Amino acid sequence: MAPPPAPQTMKERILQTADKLFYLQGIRAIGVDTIAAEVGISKRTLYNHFPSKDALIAAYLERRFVSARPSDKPPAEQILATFDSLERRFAAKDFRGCPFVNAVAELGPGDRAVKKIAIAFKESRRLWFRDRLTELGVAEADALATQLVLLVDGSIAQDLVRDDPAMARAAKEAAKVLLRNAGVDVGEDANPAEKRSECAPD
Amino acid sequence: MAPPPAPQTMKERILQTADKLFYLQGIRAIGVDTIAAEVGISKRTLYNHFPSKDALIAAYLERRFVSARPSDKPPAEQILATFDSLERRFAAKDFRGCPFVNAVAELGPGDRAVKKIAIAFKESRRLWFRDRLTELGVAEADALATQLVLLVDGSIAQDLVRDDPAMARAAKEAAKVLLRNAGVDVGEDANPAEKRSECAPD
DNA sequence: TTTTGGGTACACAGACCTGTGCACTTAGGC
DNA sequence: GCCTAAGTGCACAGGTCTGTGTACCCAAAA
Repeated sequence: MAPPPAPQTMKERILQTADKLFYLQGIRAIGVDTIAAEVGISKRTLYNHFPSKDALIAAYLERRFVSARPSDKPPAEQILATFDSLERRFAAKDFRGCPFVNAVAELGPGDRAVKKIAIAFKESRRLWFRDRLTELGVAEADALATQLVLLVDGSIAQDLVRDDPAMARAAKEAAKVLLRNAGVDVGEDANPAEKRSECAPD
Repeated sequence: MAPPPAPQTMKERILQTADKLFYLQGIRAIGVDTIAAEVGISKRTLYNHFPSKDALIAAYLERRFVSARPSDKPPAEQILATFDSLERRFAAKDFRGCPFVNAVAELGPGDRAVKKIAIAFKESRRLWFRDRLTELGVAEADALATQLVLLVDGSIAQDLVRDDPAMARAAKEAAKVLLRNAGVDVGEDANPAEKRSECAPD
């Protein structure tokens, strides 16, 4: 028996709507009345599921904190695929930066809870890179992982203000250079400058 | 006694206070009453100098848009010095990310004016890098300049959530690799690894 | 049938926000 | 002395926000 009339629990319906509105419009810009109206429920019901807006914000961010799915592709490909997926997300018109960075920027330095989960998220991404690099046998996996997340977050910030998916491609090219410099094989050399003269077929 | 109590014009005093509060606490988090109280003037006076809060926000961002001062140091040094100055700013406890990125994140996609000035700022920084790279004779100055701003913005975003000035150092190391890869001399090689085998395929 | 849990509708308190109106004061220039 | 400009103090309109209180409805379980 499939449950077609109630596809999700009430809590999940609220969270889905909150996610859409918080992320696209901003946490401070959206009131609980707006969320309740969009879900089609009364504000009282919303407060029966979440004790406060802060709790809803926390749940929103926790729901955004999804771990990367494991992949069986080679680690180097996985790393570079990150930037391809980033480019796809940039191209979507409902992309509006990193929800964690945005939340920290919006809620200010006072909100310890938000900052905590944002730090945890950023570190989890960094560790993902580091694990892939370790698999590749890179010596300075930790330092290089940090540099890669800089490229990720940099392209996200740039795309947020410029709406330019090419930022993801630029980040990918930079990542290739960093990886190659660390001894990782990342396929053909993307730098067609003067250092190659004989074995470069167009 | 000369004029120690009124060192600047009223408009400038308002802007200084607005800058401090907007930047540290967030634009949406600070009301005009708070700014007026902190300056020590009446709200009426504030509105006599700025027709609306939006105008004050615009003036705040425009005042933040200062061009980099010209320097007579070698271009490569100038580029790397950018990251040193970034690290110093990260270490200061009153650093809270890029005001332009924060404003775009806070005010949402609806605010065209804010987005416009943010784009102009980001592009001006990118062009500064590009000019230095052109001076260095780098072929792909444009693409490399984009990659460098990714490192800058990435380290800013990371420091915003992690409060870790080491992000600036990581960005600097990555920048060195990118520059060296483009043929720029950036001093001693920070990577003493095994890449010495120039013509030996593994 | 009765109870009970979840949802609704709606009003409201209390706070904060932007922006305006108005009468008053104060200081400098003529 | 007089006039003007700038600022003050304060109230207030009209809006939004979070969060609560209350009375009601309805369906399913006991």
